[in-house]
Amino acid sequence: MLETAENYDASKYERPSVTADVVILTLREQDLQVLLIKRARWPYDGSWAIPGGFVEKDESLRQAALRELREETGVTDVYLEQLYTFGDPGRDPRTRVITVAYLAVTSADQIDPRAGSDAAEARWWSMYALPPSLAFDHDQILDYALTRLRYKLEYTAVGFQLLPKEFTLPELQAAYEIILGEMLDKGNFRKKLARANVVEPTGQYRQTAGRPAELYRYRQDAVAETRARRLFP
Amino acid sequence: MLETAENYDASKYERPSVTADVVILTLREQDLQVLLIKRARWPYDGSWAIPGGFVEKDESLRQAALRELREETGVTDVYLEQLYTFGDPGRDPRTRVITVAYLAVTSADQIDPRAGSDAAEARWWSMYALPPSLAFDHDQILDYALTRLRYKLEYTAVGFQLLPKEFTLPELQAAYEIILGEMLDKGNFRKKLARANVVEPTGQYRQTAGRPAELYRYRQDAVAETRARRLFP
DNA sequence: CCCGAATAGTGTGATATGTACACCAAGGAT
DNA sequence: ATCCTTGGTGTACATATCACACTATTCGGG
Repeated sequence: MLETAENYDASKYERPSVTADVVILTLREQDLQVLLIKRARWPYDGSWAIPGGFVEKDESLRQAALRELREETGVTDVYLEQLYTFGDPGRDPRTRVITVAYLAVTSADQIDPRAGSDAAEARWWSMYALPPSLAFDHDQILDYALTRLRYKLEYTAVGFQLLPKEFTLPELQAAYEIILGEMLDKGNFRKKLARANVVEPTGQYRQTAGRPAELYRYRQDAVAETRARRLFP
Repeated sequence: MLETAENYDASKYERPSVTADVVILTLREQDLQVLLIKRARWPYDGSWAIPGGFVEKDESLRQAALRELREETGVTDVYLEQLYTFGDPGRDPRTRVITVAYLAVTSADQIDPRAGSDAAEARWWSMYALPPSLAFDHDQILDYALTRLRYKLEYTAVGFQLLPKEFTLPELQAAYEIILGEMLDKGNFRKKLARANVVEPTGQYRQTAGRPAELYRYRQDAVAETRARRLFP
């Protein structure tokens, strides 16, 4: 019998469960922080985990991620990209579960964390001081997310998603230093920024303990991404 | 009742079918080519598609990809990385199918294409002259693969996976030009290569229609990847 | 007023990298 | 010998990176 949409038997092949998990990163308290939820139910009840949930029948993977994001933060208008898909056979004690991990990047003033239906509570954690034992393989997912963000800093304007609409250059530099985990030379940072032509001054200043700092904003006409000019590692 | 491994009901949530598809890229006939199979059965019977298959119960996604790779090429010892996961609801007429796409990069002298159990035939196609209508959303997957390969050329040594163990510098340059789809200056190319310190001369030469060309090989102690020194796009 | 502290902002020199173009080297054929 | 084909090298200019030094602006205290 020829297969058609009417008589196709999907159970002929293994069908795992599929979740979309969202690593939500932001800058808060001079720190790069991720939103984690405390799981309320087995498996890993009481453990901290990346928010996520099963992909529904008629939604794309991205839509699933956005749904989870809205459930955990109340917003969806943030930078979101697919990270990686984790699918080792034993990663979830319930059954075979494949997780499509996403990375959301946002500024702290944009979101209001709340615990979704499957979580006891939600909390911000420093990416540099995570809970001792995360659920599932979520430590690997977080590691992957940080690596991806650092990598993306080099070529794209993603870093600006972590900042409010207006920021000073020392604030921008501090953000980069926090994410990269290293100190940057102020003069060189400013020079690279000027050369990139992705920010413009607002004309306003912010009071500081010393000299007032000029406020900048991300340029709407800035290039979002660039290509390198190298050919080898 | 508390959930445990014994009484967990996986059917509580939607369970899509999951496939691992492998984009196998190589350099043949002065061309960047991809191995495609002609589908033997519905859906898209008679259409060319990326080799792939359903992920089995006790294998990881990577193992599934390697199994498919071995089935289509006879080898598994090639460069393989996960590309992206495609999961739009209507992408497969059979049922809900999520595809974890992988990229395999290999030299042409390493593999022997054969049609797996679900294909009428296997054939190399130029990435620059693909069949008019590919199955599923495989045109998008191929597009993604080419973009990834080009991107990886800049920072990693992946390009060398496409070449035989020994190669001349004009051959290496031609490979880069084919992949990038642009001409490169020979002197500048050689200078960048020398600076990268990733190849070493073998001491042997290859006869050409003109001056003999020195043979090189990829250095085993070469760095596999590098970080840029940029901070903005 | 001056000074020091705190913070913001700028300049210089050495080195590395990118780009375009010109030229030299080594073989084969005539 | 010359010409063609292919391989290999050098130069000048522009741009980018890095380390370090220095200037600018506010505030508070003596």
